[in-house]
Amino acid sequence: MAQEEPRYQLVKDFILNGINAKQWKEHKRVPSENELVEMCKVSRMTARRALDELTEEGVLYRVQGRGTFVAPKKLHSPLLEIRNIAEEIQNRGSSYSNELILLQKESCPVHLLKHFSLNEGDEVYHSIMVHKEDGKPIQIEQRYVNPTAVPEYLKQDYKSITPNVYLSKVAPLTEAEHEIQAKEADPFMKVTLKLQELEPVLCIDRITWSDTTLVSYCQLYHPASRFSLTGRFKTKHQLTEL
Amino acid sequence: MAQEEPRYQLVKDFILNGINAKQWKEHKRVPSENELVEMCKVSRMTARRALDELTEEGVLYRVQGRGTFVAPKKLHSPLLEIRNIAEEIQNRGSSYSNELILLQKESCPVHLLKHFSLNEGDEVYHSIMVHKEDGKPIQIEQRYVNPTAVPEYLKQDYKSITPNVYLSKVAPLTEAEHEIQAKEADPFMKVTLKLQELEPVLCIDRITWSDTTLVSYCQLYHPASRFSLTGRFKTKHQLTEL
DNA sequence: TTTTTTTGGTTGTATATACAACCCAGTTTA
DNA sequence: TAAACTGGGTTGTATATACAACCAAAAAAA
Repeated sequence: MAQEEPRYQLVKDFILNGINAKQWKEHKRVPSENELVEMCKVSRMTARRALDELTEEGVLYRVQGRGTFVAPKKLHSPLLEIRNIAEEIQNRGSSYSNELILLQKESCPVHLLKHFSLNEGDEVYHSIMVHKEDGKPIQIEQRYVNPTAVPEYLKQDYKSITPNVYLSKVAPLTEAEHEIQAKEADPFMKVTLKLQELEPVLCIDRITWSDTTLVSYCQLYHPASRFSLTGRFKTKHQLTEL
Repeated sequence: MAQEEPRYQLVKDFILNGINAKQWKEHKRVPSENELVEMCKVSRMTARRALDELTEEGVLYRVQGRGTFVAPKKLHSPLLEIRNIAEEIQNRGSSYSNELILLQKESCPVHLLKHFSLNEGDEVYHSIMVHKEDGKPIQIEQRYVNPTAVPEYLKQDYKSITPNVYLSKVAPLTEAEHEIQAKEADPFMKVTLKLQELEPVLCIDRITWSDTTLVSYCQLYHPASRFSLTGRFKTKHQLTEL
């Protein structure tokens, strides 16, 4: 069991523990590469790799000639955490429950045919679920699942394990694409989420891949004004053109 | 001028050129580390760094024991394109115009002090602008700019060139962070964007950096229901837990 | 034929070393 | 006093080397 961790990971953990234990606070210096060499008994390149990766992950920032410092805390893509909604809710001391509205096989909606690389009439799995915090509905989840990638999707019991937790087990996520909109609520949403008149919903569309196969297309609806759900993320791609 | 590029960057460019020139196509192998050592006359560690970074950037993927391969092409964060709103509007055949509401120096709002690493009373540049499509307002842009990074910000003529285009010239973007919300509209927005009663706005907060210096904090407001603005982006972080 | 072993190639981790680039504070010099 | 220099510490880049982990195909054995 317990795969032996590489040594740079141990150094990373060493730093992360120090940060969590408030030993090193925001904008304060963490041990230099050479200090880590002595403290952790590794070579400088290994210590460096640990610091490099933590920098890449946004935990640290480095200034040539001065040192390596704890970066101000950023929420780490809470947009992604939204998915683990059960955990999220429990973490803030509420009780999580859900209601399964629909779980069936049906022919793929035309607007998703190209996404799933299917032909008209081919079937996909479709589920609709309402997630609740202390009994109050806070999210509608509609999901279309690729039956080839997840043949057992319909046979699960989603009382205890949410669809995305199950999916992540059978088809480990390698990529996700999101689209965010504020939308008018349709009648179903209004009733289900107990929205006020004209209250919009914040809609997150998410497409997920496992390697190169598309696993699921998912829409999440939140009452926008009541919860003011926020998603934060970083980009670090080709920003040259902006 | 022309800062000499590090050698690992040359190797990265070598690979990227090969991909662009269709020399290596999707899922095809690129030269191995040892081959790059000979082809580019660098050490293996340098070649490795180039491949590692391109992998991190999503350009390549690696399989231990087999080789390094060209990753399938993905959409490149169109959310970012929203910024070039003038171009966006012209591209869909409409006419772009804008109205400058405010452009001044003022003391930094307290909630931004930590972002800009400033002390109470220090000054920042502040601008508010309305972007219009065929005369109809479609976006309010409020922006706070770091005067150290962009000292000439107040002296520009923003009729012809939008703030973000100007900023991208004087302080090339290296990183951006976004936060997205659906919000109630305040009276100014209601009037300016000609919103209906209770119509929400989609708000995009964006913080941009040039290297390690924060350049600007920007808020973009769109009438959500009328335009149903969408932003799409990719994540490629720790997706293992989902 | 089928299974097992070997072998060569590739990526992954780790170390030791060297020098460049840079920052800052203390020292020297004008 | 003020400017210029210096030195020590830090990060950034680069090389050479070694071995582990892994894969695929070839070779050997059953």
